[in-house]
Amino acid sequence: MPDCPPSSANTSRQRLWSTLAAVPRGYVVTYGQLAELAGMPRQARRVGTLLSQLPTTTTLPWHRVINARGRLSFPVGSSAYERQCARLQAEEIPVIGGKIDLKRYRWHP
DNA sequence: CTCATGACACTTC
DNA sequence: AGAAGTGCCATGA
Repeated sequence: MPDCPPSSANTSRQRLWSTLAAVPRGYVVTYGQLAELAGMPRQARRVGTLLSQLPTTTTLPWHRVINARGRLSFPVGSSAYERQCARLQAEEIPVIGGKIDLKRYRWHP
């Protein structure tokens, strides 16, 4: 019996999803911050990798995750960039000059 | 096991 | 302010 599955990878993924789901509308978090909140400090890159595996049909607020510089981690002009940008502005998060004011919009749990 | 990759972060120049 | 180099760490070939 499969008792406790040794793959904690699944667990950390779940934690990431629930943590992400907790990010309130109108606010954003950075990859590193989200990683830490999800209990996997210094694994910002992993967060990005996991988000990239998210199905396009997800209801999770993936667009509220931006990098530590306050910018979207997609090449400017790409469709992904445009989608995220639109979603953010739809929740009144201004994206000025391609960047977001973390001072004002970063989520503080 | 080693090497390359990636929706990142941090320090320095 | 922006670019470049370095560090981190799980994953998959």
